[in-house]
Amino acid sequence: MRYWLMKSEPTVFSWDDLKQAPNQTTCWEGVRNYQARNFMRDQMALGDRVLFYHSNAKPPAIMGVAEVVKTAYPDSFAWEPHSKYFDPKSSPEHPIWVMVDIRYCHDIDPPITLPQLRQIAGLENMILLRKGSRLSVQPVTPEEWAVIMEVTHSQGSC
DNA sequence: GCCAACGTTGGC
DNA sequence: GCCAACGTTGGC
Repeated sequence: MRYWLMKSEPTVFSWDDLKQAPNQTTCWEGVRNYQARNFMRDQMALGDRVLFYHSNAKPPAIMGVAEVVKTAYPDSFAWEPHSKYFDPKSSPEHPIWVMVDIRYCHDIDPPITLPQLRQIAGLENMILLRKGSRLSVQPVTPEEWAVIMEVTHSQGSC
């Protein structure tokens, strides 16, 4: 099992939105970066754990844990002309972008804010914390995951 | 609102 | 293939 971090702007899709979604599950459409896509397409497996991160939030924070319940499949939003994720280069015959489905697992309560993350020993090399890092889907090492789970005392089964 | 960092586009 | 211009991300 691998570990990931996925960013979402809460004004677009929030942690609460996930909790209130049918089956507490959502498709993760709209990834339009090749590196992020390749992680989803090539490496994400059923049961992988995901840190759900609020970007462009006050404060930015890790809100909870989700799990991958469906592996990569074509992102059909890319060929919806009225979607903000429309990409004319993609088509049903030749999809470019993929999405996965994730399901709510448990809260991280309280959320771990970005300033707090920067102070936690063992997370110095987290991709999220690197200067200029913008990857919206990124791997988290088992060691980083363990540190974060240690810091939050929230637990829950998926 | 600002702006640094990054990714993409397109002319050459 | 180079690289300048541009658009986006996302913290502050």
